[in-house]
Amino acid sequence: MAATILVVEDEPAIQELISYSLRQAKHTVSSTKNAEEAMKIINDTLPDLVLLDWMLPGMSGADFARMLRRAARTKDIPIIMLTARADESDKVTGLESGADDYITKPFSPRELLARIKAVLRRRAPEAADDVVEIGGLRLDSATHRVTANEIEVALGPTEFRLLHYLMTHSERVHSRSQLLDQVWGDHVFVEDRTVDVHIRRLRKALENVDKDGLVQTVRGAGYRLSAGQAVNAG
Amino acid sequence: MAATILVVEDEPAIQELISYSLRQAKHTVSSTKNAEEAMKIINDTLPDLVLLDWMLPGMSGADFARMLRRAARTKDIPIIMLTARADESDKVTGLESGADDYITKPFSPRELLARIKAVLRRRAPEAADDVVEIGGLRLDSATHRVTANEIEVALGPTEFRLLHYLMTHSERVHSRSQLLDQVWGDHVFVEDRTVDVHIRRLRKALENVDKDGLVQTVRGAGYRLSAGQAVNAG
DNA sequence: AAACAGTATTGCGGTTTTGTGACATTTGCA
DNA sequence: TGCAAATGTCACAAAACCGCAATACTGTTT
Repeated sequence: MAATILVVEDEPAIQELISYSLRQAKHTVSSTKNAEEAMKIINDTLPDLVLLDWMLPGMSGADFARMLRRAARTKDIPIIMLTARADESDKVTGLESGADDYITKPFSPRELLARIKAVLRRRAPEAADDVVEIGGLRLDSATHRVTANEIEVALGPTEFRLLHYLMTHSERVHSRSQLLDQVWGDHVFVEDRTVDVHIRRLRKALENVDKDGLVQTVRGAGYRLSAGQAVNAG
Repeated sequence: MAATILVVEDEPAIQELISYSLRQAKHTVSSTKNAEEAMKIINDTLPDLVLLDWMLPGMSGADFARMLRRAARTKDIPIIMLTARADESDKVTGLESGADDYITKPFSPRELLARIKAVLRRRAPEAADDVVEIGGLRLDSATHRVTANEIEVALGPTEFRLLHYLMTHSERVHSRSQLLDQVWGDHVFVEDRTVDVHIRRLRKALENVDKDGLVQTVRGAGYRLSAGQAVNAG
């Protein structure tokens, strides 16, 4: 599943527990105690999900959530609120402020992970822990393996992410910029043409199992991964 | 990418640098030193994006941003804040005031351009996934594919755009100049006759799936895409 | 039927977009 | 510290695409 998760929680014990659980589940975790610092982190790189304590020193969790929802860049980040109170009115305010889900302390790591998975699945198909199979090519994000006819394909990290994204969003054309946003991250400054090079590396790796035809170029538009062979009526 | 960008920055040196970089990148730049004047310019013509210094004489950048967000006419203009301080509290206020992104001085022209690009891209809703189908011909803009009876038709970028336009405005005659405006772009210096050539290429590609009859010539008027037969009243 | 005006076709030079291999750095790790 | 894998850029080659103009058609008008 491997997502990047930002935890904003001021109680050290809970912070610790959460971070540990998340890391166990192979997530990448960054954490802070307050909204201000969280903003700084987010400004640098966008996480896949934010775990947000309801009660925070300084700016409250609800306000922070609202703020994230307001800014264009952050408005689509999934947010899960953590709260100590099982008070109904909090729940309402929490969801109203734009949270995707809500979890009441005390909670089990198991429950937390389940909710995270659910939210991620809803928001970003490629972050969920799945096995994708298209055109005889199989990618298992849990074991981090790509195979075709039982033969394993060796891929570098970037090529893996690229293929993963393409497979979870197949049949659709993605421009180079879109791929950069989605695969590299939105605040990474890399040339558009770099995508070409990685597409090339990906294709080269797929040649070994005769699946390089899946990655198609759409001139003037970008790239597409498709099981349907590019039929040239002509 | 060529966008119209308004730069609001009071330091002449930085102003200069920014304007130069933006012009290099083919953007149209207008600039002022303060919010009041910026407002005047915006009243006149709406820019595609505003680069806004955080510290301004008179009305502050944050206040100006909030103001832009409040007015209906300007509330969707993307805003990127410029700030000298890497102070988190600024960051918070900056984003809270509704900026789309945030960049800290000193920054490289390269980074600035990248962020502008990212913001503009985020704003422009990627061409909606529309699927048009007429007379057995199917065009899917998300996958960038044209098919008839499951057979794919290979088209170049221009032919694709041309067909897309005709399909989304079918049963209507379009003069060559209209097509040039709509498909090629507003003021592109291209001969009317060139349309003929692309119509020809389009028809040729459609011949392979026996759909070339859809593209009809209306003598003295232009072209039309229609599912109905070209009737010979005789 | 001849002159005309509008349209179809085609070949071609020049551009733009992609593909590819090489190279310099960076990163992680032994 | 030194090595190997991974990455981003570049420069050049290859391919696809564009627009134009010259030429061949077609239907209209006189």
